[in-house]
Amino acid sequence: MPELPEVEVLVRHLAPLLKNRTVENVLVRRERVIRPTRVPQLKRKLRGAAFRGVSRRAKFLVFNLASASNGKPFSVLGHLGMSGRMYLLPKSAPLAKHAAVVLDLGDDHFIFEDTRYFGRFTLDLSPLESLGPEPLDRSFCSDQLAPALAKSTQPIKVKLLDQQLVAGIGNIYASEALFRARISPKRPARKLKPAQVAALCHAIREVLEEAIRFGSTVPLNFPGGRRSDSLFYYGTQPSAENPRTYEERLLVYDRENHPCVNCSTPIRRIVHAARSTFFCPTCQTK
DNA sequence: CACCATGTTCCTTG
DNA sequence: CCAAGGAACATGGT
Repeated sequence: MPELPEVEVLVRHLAPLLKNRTVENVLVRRERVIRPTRVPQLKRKLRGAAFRGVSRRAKFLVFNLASASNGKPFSVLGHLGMSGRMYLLPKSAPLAKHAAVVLDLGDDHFIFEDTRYFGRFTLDLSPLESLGPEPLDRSFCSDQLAPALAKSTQPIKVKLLDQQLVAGIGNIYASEALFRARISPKRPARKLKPAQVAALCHAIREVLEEAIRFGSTVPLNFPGGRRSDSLFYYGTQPSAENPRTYEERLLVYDRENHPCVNCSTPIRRIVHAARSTFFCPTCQTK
């Protein structure tokens, strides 16, 4: 599920559902997802605590709660990893096979399910410290990227995945943003011209905003065990006002050999740092 | 069986 | 100290 737009859509979905709900109990079925927090510590902190809000930073979900003992605020940091999902279900529903953490909210369970267990649900907030700028902030512009790019010899596609450069872009939207900015993914970061850096910033913002806009039009109540056949858990059902599925909105990602929407040249796939990159060799020239 | 997968961190090498 | 590359993490789909 997990790049910035998917997390943003999930946060907007969860926030009203969790607000003012009290955690009655905590079940940790996979200790690795709460690390370095330990089970007793998490239970002590969460039992009786009430959700006050949910926000997002990069690909992280930040759950804000008020402690049961003294009402003091504290946060839990969530991350979906590669395969994480978070949702509420009535307590009567059977638990998914890979439900890693389950919060008893009274009538419902809040479930963090994660098949591959790369995700997190932890009291350790330190991963937030090293993140770069939020690409959707008003202040985000090429002034913030240019100095860092000027120092890097890495291909721009690889550099875009660096969460210290910009926080929240993943493998899908890196390819999509470069296509929209007509920049070759292979181009060394320091070789981008100022106009290209500006175009890239614009493309990043557009591609992320569009993904949020389309994702947010679709309901998000997905219990575990389904939809394993699609990239995302929303936007995959065509509707009257949105006849294209979400995946079809991706112009290059996972479209090797499909014709480019601009020029019909077959989209190519290359591998950078062990990850797939998709681009149009005609539109995205060096 | 082989290969691929939306992410992050750790280790090694230069 | 830093940049860069690759493996590791764990499971499932094709």
